[in-house]
Amino acid sequence: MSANSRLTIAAHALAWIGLYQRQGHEVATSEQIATSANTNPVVIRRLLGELRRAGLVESRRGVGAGWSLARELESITLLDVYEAVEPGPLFAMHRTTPDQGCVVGRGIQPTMQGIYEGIEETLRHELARVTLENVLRDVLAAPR
Amino acid sequence: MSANSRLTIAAHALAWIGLYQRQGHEVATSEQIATSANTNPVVIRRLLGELRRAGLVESRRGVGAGWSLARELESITLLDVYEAVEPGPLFAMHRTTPDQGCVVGRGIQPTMQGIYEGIEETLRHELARVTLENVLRDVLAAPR
DNA sequence: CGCAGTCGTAACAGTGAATGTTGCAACAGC
DNA sequence: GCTGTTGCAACATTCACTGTTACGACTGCG
Repeated sequence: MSANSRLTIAAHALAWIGLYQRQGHEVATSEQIATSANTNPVVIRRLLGELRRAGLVESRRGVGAGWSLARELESITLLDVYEAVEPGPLFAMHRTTPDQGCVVGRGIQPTMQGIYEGIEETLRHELARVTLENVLRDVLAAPR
Repeated sequence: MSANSRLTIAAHALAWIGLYQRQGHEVATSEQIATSANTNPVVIRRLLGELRRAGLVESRRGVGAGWSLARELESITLLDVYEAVEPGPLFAMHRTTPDQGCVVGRGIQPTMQGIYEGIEETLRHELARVTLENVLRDVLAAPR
């Protein structure tokens, strides 16, 4: 399928902010996070903007501006992040409506929709089991 | 995320061939399936070609040519179809390597990789629970 | 008050995958 | 040979994500 890396980058940013704050800093800038993630600051600002709308982070403007966590890492799960940055469903239906004069064409969409909903529910459950605290701890446990 | 419809179309095609064969026909043409799915026959041939490589269907050429199931619908699961038509992983890593001089940049990829692998394993398990026979039965159970 | 640093956001180019389309060679039964 | 269908290459189209530039908005500080 080759999906997008939005969830990965968002988790990276949150872990980075969390660690930075534990080192005594108040706010992190999109510039710093972009350097760590090796991407453009605007990409980070866009992603963090979505996380802010979801109530996961806060931003401050003006001099000494930047980003800070709105909730503890322990209370943020990958599901929170996933829902904040991934809008659509995992699997898509036909791009055009199937032939409604055909039995299969008529019934296939409700059928697949039902199956997909169940699968996405399972996916959400799995994502909810991992907190950003888990992620950061695992990151810091890496060799060296 | 807005994924692709390959799995949906592939399931549609298999269900269509299965039903058609139960109605007494030997083979189904990509033209017929494309009409039901409201798409181009070449799109169907490409998808069915991947399913053939996975051993799920067979094709016959020449006059009276077309496609037939290589296995019973009962023995084909959505996981078989998924693996045949979806190449890549569900979630992607960073497009460019994160800053290896940063603790988070160094540890984030192995961490996320591990999490994603567990989730994909769960996804596979869910897909394996649904057979194409289940799909066809549900399609035919639709009202009208 | 003006300066400086950072966010907020629009606008646009670049990239890549899936999809749609056309065309034609290969094949096989009649 | 004729016909119908697959197999496959080549290309256009679409669409989302990513990357980049630009600039206004905001705010603390001197």
